[in-house]
Amino acid sequence: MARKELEKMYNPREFEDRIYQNWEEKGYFTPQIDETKDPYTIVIPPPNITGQLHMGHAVDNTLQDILIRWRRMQGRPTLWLPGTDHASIATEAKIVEQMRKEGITKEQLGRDGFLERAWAWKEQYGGRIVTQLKKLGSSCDWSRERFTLDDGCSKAVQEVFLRLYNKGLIYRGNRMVNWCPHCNTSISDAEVEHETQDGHFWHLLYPVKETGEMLELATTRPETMLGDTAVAINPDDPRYAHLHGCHVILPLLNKEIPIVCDEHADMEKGTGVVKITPAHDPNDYEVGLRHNLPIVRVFTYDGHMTGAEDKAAADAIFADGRATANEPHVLDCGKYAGMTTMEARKAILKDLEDGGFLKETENLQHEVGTCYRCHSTVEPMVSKQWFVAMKELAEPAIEAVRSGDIRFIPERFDKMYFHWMENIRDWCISRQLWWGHRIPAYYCDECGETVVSKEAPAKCPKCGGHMTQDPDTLDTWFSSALWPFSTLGWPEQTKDLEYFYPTNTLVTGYDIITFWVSRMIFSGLEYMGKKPFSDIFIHGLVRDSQGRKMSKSLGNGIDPLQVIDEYGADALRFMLANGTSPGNDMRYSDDKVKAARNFANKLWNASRFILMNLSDEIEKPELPTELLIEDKWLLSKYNTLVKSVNDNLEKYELGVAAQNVYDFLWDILCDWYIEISKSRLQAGGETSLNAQKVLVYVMANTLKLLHPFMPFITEEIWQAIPNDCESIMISSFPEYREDLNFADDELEFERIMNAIKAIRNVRAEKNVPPSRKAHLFIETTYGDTFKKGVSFFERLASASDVTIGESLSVENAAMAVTDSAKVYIPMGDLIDKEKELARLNKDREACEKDITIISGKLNNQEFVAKAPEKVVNNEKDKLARAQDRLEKILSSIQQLG
RNA sequence: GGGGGUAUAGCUCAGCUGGGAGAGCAUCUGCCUUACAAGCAGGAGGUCACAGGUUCGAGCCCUGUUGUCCCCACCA
Repeated sequence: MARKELEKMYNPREFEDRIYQNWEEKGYFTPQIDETKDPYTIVIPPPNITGQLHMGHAVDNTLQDILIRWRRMQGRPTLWLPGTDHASIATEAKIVEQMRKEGITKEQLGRDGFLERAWAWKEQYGGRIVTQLKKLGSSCDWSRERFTLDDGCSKAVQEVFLRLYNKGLIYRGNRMVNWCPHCNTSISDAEVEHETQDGHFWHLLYPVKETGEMLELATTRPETMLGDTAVAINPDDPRYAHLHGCHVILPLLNKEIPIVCDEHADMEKGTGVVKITPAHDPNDYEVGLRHNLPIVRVFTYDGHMTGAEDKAAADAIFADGRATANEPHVLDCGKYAGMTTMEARKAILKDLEDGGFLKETENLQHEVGTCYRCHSTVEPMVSKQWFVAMKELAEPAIEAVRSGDIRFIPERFDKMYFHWMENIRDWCISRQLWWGHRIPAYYCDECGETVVSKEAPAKCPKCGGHMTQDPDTLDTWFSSALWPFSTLGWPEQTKDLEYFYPTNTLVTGYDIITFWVSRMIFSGLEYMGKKPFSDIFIHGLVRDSQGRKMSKSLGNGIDPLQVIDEYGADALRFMLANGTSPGNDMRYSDDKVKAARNFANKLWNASRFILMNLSDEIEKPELPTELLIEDKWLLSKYNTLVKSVNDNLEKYELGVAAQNVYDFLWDILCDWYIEISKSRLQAGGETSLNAQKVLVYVMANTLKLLHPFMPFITEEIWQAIPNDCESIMISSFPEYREDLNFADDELEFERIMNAIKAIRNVRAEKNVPPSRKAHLFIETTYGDTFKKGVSFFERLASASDVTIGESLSVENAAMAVTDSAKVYIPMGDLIDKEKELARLNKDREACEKDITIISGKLNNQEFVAKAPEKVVNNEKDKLARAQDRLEKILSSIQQLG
């Protein structure tokens, strides 16, 4: 193929989009199903259609793409299945907000009108995030793209609902749920966040009917007192033994309510007396059930105090016998009706105080439940909802992780998982929203019969009456729980499902383990009979440069698209992958992206250098038959790199793998080999050709190693250098080669390197510019080795000439000493005998200290007896070298003196 | 109240199963050595939070303390 020329400057904007488009056109992202091969599959955590690409998506998808590209290059049929989430609450809130600006309400549009609008919104904006994922280089199979609300996923949702209902694991009833008065819907326990807030503790006085005494109790929410249906004391509390069976008169309402004995009243806390509001507090609800207390609701679902109409509606339910177990009554709050709960709190406190029922007000910090979407304070409410009974489903899900069938990386996150699953309560799945999967339940208008079915029943099977579908939709996580198999075609038994399920790795942040990961696990086990994935690779959050969470309210979010525009997707990806470890948060900083971009630039220029020196004869990456010492050194280092990258990717240590490639490319290839190769390339002929072959071989293969991390630049360079595959992304990933392991040559070459470093060191100390060359005299017993390095000394150590001998003596020379050589650097005018002696003495001291430490170890009998032989030998080796070095330093000092 | 992370160079962080502390940035010195100044060479800078313990040997393992961040939890 015709080779591409590389532009002089690294300019990612020039090629990233073009390359992505080409990959997509060629169909590289779509795997070929091959029964003889082991597939590798990841399903994407579906981003919300409301979302814009943020740094969280950027890490998540970079990590997935790295794993996917690596496995694909290993030759496995690799599927990365993309898609988006309808995100019921978030999307509905966004659309309602948009409508509010136009002065339209949901009610005005009606359900169908609203949904029409929502779908239109989805068509317009839902694809935005997909385009953005492409900018990042994500090699998803877009031909299989799914949406949680598409036909297939909806069928899966219905199927699951039906199965669980028929199994008795989905039920409907009045229960205490978390209610968000802003979103106007119930939410699950997982969707409640706890915030510490400053509040008050109000001490109230309730008069006892029988004795006339005042019973003191404290509350943080006085507005609920209208719904009190009892006061609880501990049965063993001696202070109140005389009140058993008595009643209190509820202030303001002048209503008689019982004093009940219940364990919930803690004798140690406060006065030991608790007001009981079964409709608006989870604990009180339980107490109410135990004592068969009436449930009296005093809040409306949108956060106001109930009034006459609300009461009438509730009474009607009781009147026509539609009331089911735990059906709440509703109070007409009279003068407080219609107030918001906060307004009511003030008014009620005022009235209590006026009536002498408020004893004192105490300041208090307490935890308040808030909605994870809008951060409004959540009201606990008794309400009729649909639930999934969790206990039976949780057990196998716990076992799957405990047995190691599914594992978290890093492992510690299983603790979080176990804690959640072991203490799980029933999952409230109905939402009072329109955007989502409508609950497939129908109720008879006449007799109240419930039918759960995929198709709307024509009439009530019991009485023939008209049936109306439940207006509610399902929790958005209900559909995402099915994602690993609904996207592959379930409930149909598709080829994809058979081949790609279970998937291999799930990559996600620790913040949605409870929302999503745990639910996928029990869902997969329940419906598929197989785990949804084997490995859960957890990453941390990307924080801002000061370590703060990126958030809209702080305005400290970094837009990944801007970063890509400025530095390129490769730089962003490398920055996100490099220097991080699984599960740990990381900080974003421009400096880090710049460092990554500089690395790309380095690679770019190294490639240009190779191309500039390339003969036409080289058509593909192939090693020469004859290898020189530096070639063997480089190849041996490269080989070690290959092993390390594979091992670390296998362990999900992507940061370490990235760092390894970085170090090799920059330090080994660029700073040493390329510099060394220059003489050979200039010399021309066979030796030049061989150097070119080595360069091309190592560069091509290192590009492959880097490709998962930096897909674009590696492809661009790949197309320019001799290659053996039409695209690097479908080439084969390098494997460790035993025949490239040259341990002895590595050691030998390092003798030369050490001498060069020592010479540079001496020269730098004297500030000798490289332009000032010196004739080097190398005294060594490794003459053969050093003879191979003569040209290296000329190029890397500013040597004008090199003389090698076993015993040399040179006047007016600085001396650079290593364990294998003593180098005389004659620079008459620059030599200050005193300074030379001082430097050599400093070297001597350091060397002697080494020897003391090492021989101390070796003289320790226990060390020699108990430490592994390898370690002991290593110490002996180090000692020998330190002694060699010391000997040379001493003789140098002697020569000077 | 329960659980977990983290503490390493001035800053941001690596350091995988215990075998003489690393990178990037910043800083200092010298270099335009024709791939790269988004670069090259060299240097300085760390009792690896603190206190014990295990071990021949601890940044790494165990116990405790402190700082910091997070998760979970119905304390009225």
